[in-house]
Amino acid sequence: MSTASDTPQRNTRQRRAVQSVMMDLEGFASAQQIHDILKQRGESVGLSTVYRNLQALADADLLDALRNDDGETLYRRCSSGHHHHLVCRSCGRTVEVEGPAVERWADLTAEKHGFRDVEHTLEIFGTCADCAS
Amino acid sequence: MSTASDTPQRNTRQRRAVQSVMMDLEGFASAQQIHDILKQRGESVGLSTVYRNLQALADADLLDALRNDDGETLYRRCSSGHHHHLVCRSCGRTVEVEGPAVERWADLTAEKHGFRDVEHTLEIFGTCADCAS
DNA sequence: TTTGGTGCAAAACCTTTGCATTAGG
DNA sequence: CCTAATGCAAAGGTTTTGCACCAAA
Repeated sequence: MSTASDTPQRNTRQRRAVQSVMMDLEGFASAQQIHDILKQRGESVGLSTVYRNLQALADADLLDALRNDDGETLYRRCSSGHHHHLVCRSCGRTVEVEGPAVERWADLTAEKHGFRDVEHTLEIFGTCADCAS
Repeated sequence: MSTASDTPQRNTRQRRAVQSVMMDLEGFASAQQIHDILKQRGESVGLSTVYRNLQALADADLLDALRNDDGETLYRRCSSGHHHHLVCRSCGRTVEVEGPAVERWADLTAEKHGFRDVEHTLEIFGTCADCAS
C-alpha cells in the first residue's frame, strides 16, 4: 500500500540522475542496467540507491514495474493514462494496450462481490510477429 | 526451447509425489510450498529435486508457470477451465471469477498486434465487504 | 543542526549446479 | 549392470538491510 508519506523529501543528485535516466529510456530496463547507464554517464550512483529510488518511484506510480522470466524487476516511466501491457515473451518488446471494457468488467465484477477500492493488473504475453518468423 | 528429449525417463517415487501434489492442488504454489506439502505428507523430497521436477513438468507443458511480484515462480497444473482471482487486499480472501469477454478481448488484442501463443494474467484487488465495515 | 539519503558490505532470497550416492529399467 | 535421478551443500543471481557517513533543508 503506498501512502503519501512514501514520497521522498530530498532532492539529491542521485535521485535526479535516476529520474533523468528513466525519462530518457524508451522501454523497460532492470535496476542493474540503469545502474550501468548511470556509470556510463559519469553520474555514478550506488546500486542500493538505484534500487531504493526505483522502488520509491514505482510506489509513487511514477514508474511501471514488472518481473521478467529471469526474476529481474524491470522499470520504465509510465504514461499517465491507465493501460496494460502486451509483452513478447521472446524479445521483451512491449506494446501498451487499452481496454475500457475490461476496466469496467473488472470494477463491476469486484463490486458484485462486495469489494471496494478496486484496482487490477492485467498482462498479456505472447510471441510477437518478428520472433515467430 | 523444450524438446521431447527433455521428458524424464524414470518413474521415481519423488517424481510421482510431486505430480501427485500438483494434481491435488487447486491454485498456484511455489516450489518451496510444494516442498513443504510433501514434507507434511511424509513423502519428503529434496528441494532441488522439487525444483528439477517442476521445471521438467513445465517444460513438458504439464504445468503452467508464472512469476509473482516477489520473484517466486509459481506452478499449477494446466487447467482447462481458465479463471482469474479477486483478492481482498486486507484479509487475503480470494474469489475465483470468470470473464469470457476478457479472455476474448485479450486474445484478440494480442493477435491484432501480430502476437501468437497468447496467454494473460489478470488479478483484481479490492477491500472485501467484511473488511470495509 | 537535523535527519533523510547514500554507499558499502553483508545478509536474505529464490534458484541452479557439482558431485557422490541411490535406485529404476 | 548402467546411468538417470536424487540429495546435499555450495554457488549463482537479484534484491534488501544495517550502519556509519554525508549533505539537503
